[in-house]
Amino acid sequence: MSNVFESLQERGFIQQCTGEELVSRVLSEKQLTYYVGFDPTADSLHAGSLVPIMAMAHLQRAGHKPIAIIGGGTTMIGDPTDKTEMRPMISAEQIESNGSKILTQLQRYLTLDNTEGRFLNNADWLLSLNYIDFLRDIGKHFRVNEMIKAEGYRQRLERELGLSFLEFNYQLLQAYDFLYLYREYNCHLQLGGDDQWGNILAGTDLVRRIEGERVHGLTFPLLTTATGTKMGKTAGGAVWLDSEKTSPYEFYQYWINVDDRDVKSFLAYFTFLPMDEVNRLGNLEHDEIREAKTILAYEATKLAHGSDEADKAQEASKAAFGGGGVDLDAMPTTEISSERLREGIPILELFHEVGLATSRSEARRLIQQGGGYINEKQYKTIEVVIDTTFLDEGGLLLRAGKKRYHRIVLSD
RNA sequence: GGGGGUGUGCUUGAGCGGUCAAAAAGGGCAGACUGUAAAUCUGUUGGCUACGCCUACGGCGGUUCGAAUCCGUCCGCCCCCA
Repeated sequence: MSNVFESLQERGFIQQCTGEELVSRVLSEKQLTYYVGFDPTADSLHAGSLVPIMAMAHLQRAGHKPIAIIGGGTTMIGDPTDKTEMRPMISAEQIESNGSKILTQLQRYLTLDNTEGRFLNNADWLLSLNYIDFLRDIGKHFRVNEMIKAEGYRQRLERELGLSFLEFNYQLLQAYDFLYLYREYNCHLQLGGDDQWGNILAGTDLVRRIEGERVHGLTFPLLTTATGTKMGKTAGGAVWLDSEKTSPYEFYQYWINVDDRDVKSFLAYFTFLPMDEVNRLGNLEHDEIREAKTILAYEATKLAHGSDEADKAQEASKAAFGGGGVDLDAMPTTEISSERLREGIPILELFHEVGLATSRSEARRLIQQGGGYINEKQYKTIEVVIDTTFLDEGGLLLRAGKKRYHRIVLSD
């Protein structure tokens, strides 16, 4: 078994850890079972979730066994470390259905077949807990003075923001998860975002107190991009792994558009390229760095959507930005009846209808400000009416701004 | 349980009863410059059958010629005391 720990460290995955040497040694000596929790409040994972996912994948490739759990039980409480507001509560059915979609996505990166790896919902063991038993068996191991030192709670207390008793219990439940997984699946390691550090420690402490066994925890840095935004967010919202919510083309575009300064670390996090290759690519400068971005985008898309989709996304991108033609199947397309086109469609209506503008007013602004193109020709007046004379090779290519394309084909 | 505060457009956050579709900043979009990057500069940023009309300032009602601005009530959030 190669030394995964060093490899993870080299790639930047490790923020905090319960004893580097110990964890490193344990990971290189024997097969470990480890777990990461995922948030089931959305029906898809997003690019931000890729940090834990990639870390899990590295570990599994090194021979360790992953358990991915969705917090169906804990979600019903709300995590206080998410300081802004309580998480929305959602129904068990919703969690169940979100969970199955999340599982499908995880399976692109991990083997979760109940042998090599598992996928669990903590509602399965949390919901049946008995309050009195829980207080007696688990609650007695927690010191309130210890708990309130945790950053998440401390902030809430210091700023007198108020912290409900419910939220305050979150840590106990998460610690209990670890205990449960240790008992049932011999799980020895929990991974999570750095905001989870306190909760992870609560778990390792609990296992040590009750079972007398030393288990481990490890956190990832919370990534922000060079411009300070949260990793994996764009103007339009999150970059989802679900191809219905974020198409492979858009996914590819997200990665190829990352800030120069993020390229190197993103290659390390989100691809499996060997580190010397990552370093070589990451050190390219000026327009050469586009090569690195192309590889980043391709590799990340391949992992999320498979090589066929990655190929398509890449071709579409090259076509669109490489100079030549732009058309491709990857482009969103709308059918318009030839009859309608013959009668003519006002340009505002067309841009609005295909979704390049969310309202006619927006379409108007877009056009007037020079952001509207048909077949790569700019039209700045809103009186333009599109008819068959605009047809180019039997279709129309609309463009809003530099990067948003939409194709119109005729139907009869 | 008592007392106080607050609720504004994507977000934060101003807002004298009229001149408020609502300051300002951020964000977004578009243009220029570029490398499908960043930074910078410019324009724009509720909708529409568009020099006018409609919908908006937590909900409902009221006062007024006229309310985001005043009153009542309800709901939400927050703080202080218990």
